[in-house]
Amino acid sequence: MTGTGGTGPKSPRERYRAQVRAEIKQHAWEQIATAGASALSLNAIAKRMGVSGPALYRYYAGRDELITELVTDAYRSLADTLRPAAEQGADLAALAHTVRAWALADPQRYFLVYGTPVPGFRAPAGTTAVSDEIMAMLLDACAALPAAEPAAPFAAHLAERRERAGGHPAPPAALHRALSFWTRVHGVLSLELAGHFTGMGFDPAQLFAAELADLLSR
Amino acid sequence: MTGTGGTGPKSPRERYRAQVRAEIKQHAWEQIATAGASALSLNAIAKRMGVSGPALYRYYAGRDELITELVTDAYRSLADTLRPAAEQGADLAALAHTVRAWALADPQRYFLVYGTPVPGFRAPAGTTAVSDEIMAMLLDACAALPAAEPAAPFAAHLAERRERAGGHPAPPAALHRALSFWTRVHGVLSLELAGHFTGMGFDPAQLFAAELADLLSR
DNA sequence: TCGACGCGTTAGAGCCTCTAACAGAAGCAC
DNA sequence: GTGCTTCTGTTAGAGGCTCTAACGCGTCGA
Repeated sequence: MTGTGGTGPKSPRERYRAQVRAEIKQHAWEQIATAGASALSLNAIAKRMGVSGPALYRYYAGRDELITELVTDAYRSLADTLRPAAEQGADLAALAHTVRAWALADPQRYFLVYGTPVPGFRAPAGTTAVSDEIMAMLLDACAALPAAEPAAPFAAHLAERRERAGGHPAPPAALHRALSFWTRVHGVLSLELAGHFTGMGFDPAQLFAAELADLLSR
Repeated sequence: MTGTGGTGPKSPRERYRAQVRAEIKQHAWEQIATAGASALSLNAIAKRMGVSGPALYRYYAGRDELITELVTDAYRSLADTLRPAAEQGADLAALAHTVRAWALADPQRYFLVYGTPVPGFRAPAGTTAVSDEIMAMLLDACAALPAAEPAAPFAAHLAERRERAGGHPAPPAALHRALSFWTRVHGVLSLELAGHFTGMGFDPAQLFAAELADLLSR
């Protein structure tokens, strides 16, 4: 699942600690997948692990820290899923289907990243780097396209603001395309995963494919 | 806010009861707007109303019933906001801006309808009628367009499935357009309200306008 | 006027998060 | 190997939440 990071475990205590933290997270994922993030309970996890409640506070400072780590893990998981495809020069269609497969594999993980935000609490610090990497992969795929777009008003707006904001090394037209791709993929996926298409008598995959085809035909 | 329904209050007790229920809901909306739906607490509302905890259980069977009513109210609020515009024959652009204004006025209300679903718990019974009305307004606006689309694969898919599913009285092309409109508007709005565009150095309103223009140019 | 109903109260069970104080085991230096 | 230190898990408990039960009391309606 998670690739071995740069920091290798050294002492046996750190080894054990990392293992217990991973076990806690695994139980947390199971709990989230079945009951949603709002129902996540450290106490319930402890009970399932055959350990008594406050023991988990040795490994996570609190419920918020655990959820925060789950969010960043979910973000990283998406980037890790996209990276191999992007490195092999996948086009936007392949990227779209990769995102969709990732979302369908665990809807609550998707919503952990792109779902309802809690007003106070956002952007777990390590997130922006991963977000930037995802955006960079999208931009690469967009820059590889013909891009015969005449200067649209939004592209002009992007060009105007680009100097002020953090540097995107892509032309405004590619950035526009990447943003449109992102919002449209999210639009279909979010409504599909939330069940807003159930009972409407069509296949969400077909709508997704149609949106993608329309997006690519521009 | 909520139009006077068909059932007028009769006895003074029912009058009082309806008033207290409305007051509870108002406090609930304030609490949700500032802390999100997951932080909604009947106890906190009671404290704010200067009343003791379990008193509120005379008016709502529990937290779930209150939230369910808030969800249906939010749904109805969107339909009520859209209806005047739709009745005056507003086009898709006007509808889109109406939806956006409604969403920006209270993001948490938007997420109550279109945000992260709780796995077990969905579709509060009176919701499908409101959802159908919203879809009908969209379909009317879409049917009024030129619609010179040649039979796309997704429209064919819709035509094929249409007989089996509940009757949509609109041609497949219009339904396709309505679905695309819905998903694209939601895609931009959801990401904007969740704050995924902050720090990217562009105006979300411009992206929304660009998406809308692209959608209408089809 | 008087009965019945509805309202708000407190008490309490059971869940949760999280802190504090304590006992035991494992690692590490010597 | 011995002993110190550090980390681990334990129980106790405070304070919050949802929700039920049992109890006075006021008000509505006949």
